[in-house]
Amino acid sequence: MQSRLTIKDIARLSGVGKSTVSRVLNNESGVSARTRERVEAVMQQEGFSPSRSARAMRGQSDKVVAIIVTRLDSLSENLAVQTLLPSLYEQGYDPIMMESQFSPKLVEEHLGVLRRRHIDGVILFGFTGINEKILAPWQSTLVLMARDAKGFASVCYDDEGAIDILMARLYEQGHRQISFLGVPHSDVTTGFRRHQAYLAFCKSHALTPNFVLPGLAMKQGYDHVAEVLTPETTALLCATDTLALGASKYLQEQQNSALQLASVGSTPLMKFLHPEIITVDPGYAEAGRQAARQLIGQITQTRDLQQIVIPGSLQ
Amino acid sequence: MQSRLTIKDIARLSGVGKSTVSRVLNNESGVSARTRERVEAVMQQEGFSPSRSARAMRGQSDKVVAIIVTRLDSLSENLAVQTLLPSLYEQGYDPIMMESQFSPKLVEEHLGVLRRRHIDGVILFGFTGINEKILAPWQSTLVLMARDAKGFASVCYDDEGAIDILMARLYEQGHRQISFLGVPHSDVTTGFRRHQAYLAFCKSHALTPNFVLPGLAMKQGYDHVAEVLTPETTALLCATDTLALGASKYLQEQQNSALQLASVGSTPLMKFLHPEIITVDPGYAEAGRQAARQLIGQITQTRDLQQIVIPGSLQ
DNA sequence: CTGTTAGCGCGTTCAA
DNA sequence: TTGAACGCGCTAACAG
Repeated sequence: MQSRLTIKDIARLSGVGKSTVSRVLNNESGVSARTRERVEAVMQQEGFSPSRSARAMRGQSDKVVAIIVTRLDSLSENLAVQTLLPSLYEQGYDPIMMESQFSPKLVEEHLGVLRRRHIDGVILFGFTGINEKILAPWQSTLVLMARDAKGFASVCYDDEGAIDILMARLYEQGHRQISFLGVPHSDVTTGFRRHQAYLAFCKSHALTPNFVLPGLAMKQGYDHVAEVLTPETTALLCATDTLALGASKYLQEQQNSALQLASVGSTPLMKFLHPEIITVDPGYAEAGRQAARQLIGQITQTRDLQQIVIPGSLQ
Repeated sequence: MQSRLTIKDIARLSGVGKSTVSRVLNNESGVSARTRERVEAVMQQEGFSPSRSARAMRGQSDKVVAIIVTRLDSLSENLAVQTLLPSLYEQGYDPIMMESQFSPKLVEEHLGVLRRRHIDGVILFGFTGINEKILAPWQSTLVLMARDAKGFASVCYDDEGAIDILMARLYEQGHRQISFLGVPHSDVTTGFRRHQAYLAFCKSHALTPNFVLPGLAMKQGYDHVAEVLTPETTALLCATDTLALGASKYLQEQQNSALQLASVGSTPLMKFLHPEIITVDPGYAEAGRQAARQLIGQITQTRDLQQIVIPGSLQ
């Protein structure tokens, strides 16, 4: 480009020394108001912006963080990232994006790239199968999303709370035969915790549980929903909106519109295609905000590792 | 972090001068095989990786590019980005992501940030309303996606071709009353071009056009599809998969399953929810690859501005 | 072929 | 309050 001005140029143009310009740049004290003003005017006028690489070299941080999502087209992660990005930019951090595709191996490769790149921090959307040993070197500069792990900062959704809210709502509407479509326990949060919460509610309200845990994919919801439908079933709770979408498709095909559906995850697509489904927003937006805050806090050493849980809300 | 080794250290450890290390690092000629091996061994062993900021300062490029998508949850853009990212990483470029939300103002702000950041290049997913004057400073380091503009490199989809393929298919299936659900002409590619191609096909095959151009949103497809349905209509062509999704929902609600739908855009979601819809894949993946190639080519001065058109393919 | 020297743009002493 | 000098890690120009 042409942006070849340096602090030296600014110094010359405003008739001061380079260090004074540096001081103004960093809002350091010890510069007379008059001088400061003059320098700032010149900088403004020349459209000066300091070289990132040069500052990075002197200091340590080049203010770049990475966001590793499982999939770019994950509806829920998108909602979190959507607030994450502005939050990071606000603080002068540039987020670079990577996709893990649910592959621990890819995560490892990505982290390798990031290490060589001397990145400042990582926000990692968790999934089943990640080896925590790989994450160990990042303990102090990593925020885990949608998952928690000992010794790591994390931002999680309130899995139990979300299920509770939905079950309570269904119960309140009079439903007593509520089936559950979920995810295997190998997935601790979306799988195990949500299922447990379902079972707990059933137990405390004397309901008979009826569930199946096929997996995360839409097609799995479609393929397996029939297994939990009895003639008495009046409601179906889905662990994720993706599963709900799959189940809905099946029910539509079966002309079954009597069943009340409910699911965790309140994405725009969901709300448009199936407004009749009762949903809980796990707080994706808030999760993004918190994650940014947490990560930057860690990087700047002003915040210790926290395990944050975002409360969900009925939509 | 701990990765505090510098080329000086490597030089000392392998008993050579720093410039030799530098030469090895950059694969420059003029280093004896033996020396090179020795240095490489030490680097390997110590897990050395050069400081990006330092190299960036010496050279010019810090090998960071930006990708500005309209929305993180755009299904089509996601598919392009999904191949874009690996292509960029492969060449050692780090992509930072931004979201324009279809707001020209936001694009302008983002470009401002990027200018101050001395970014190497930008991949911008185009939309209606972007002021080309704002883009002017980026002419040589910008690749426009899904849109073309004089003096800018671009990667476009073959709008006319895609519509042609779909229309030909429908025609071949015997359909003679084909309605069109599209986007206003203010959108040059998705709007104007696709509509024109529809009209052209109708004309050349003596079909009576019947269309409405509400917009890009799913809800607009839902709300306006009824306007182009006559008792004689046997097929409906949608300019985008999003519109098709909206239209499908309406048709489902009306219990109308006789109508054959077709649309541009073959996203996984679409294929799952409505496999019965005939689709053309505009070549999102290929577009991502090409865009990366084009941008890096421009940055490294080995490629001049090109307007690339990706051919679509019936799915 | 290889080591030495001189900066790149900036922050950080240290005198003035 | 300010400026001059030094060095960050690296590449480039110049010796040897």
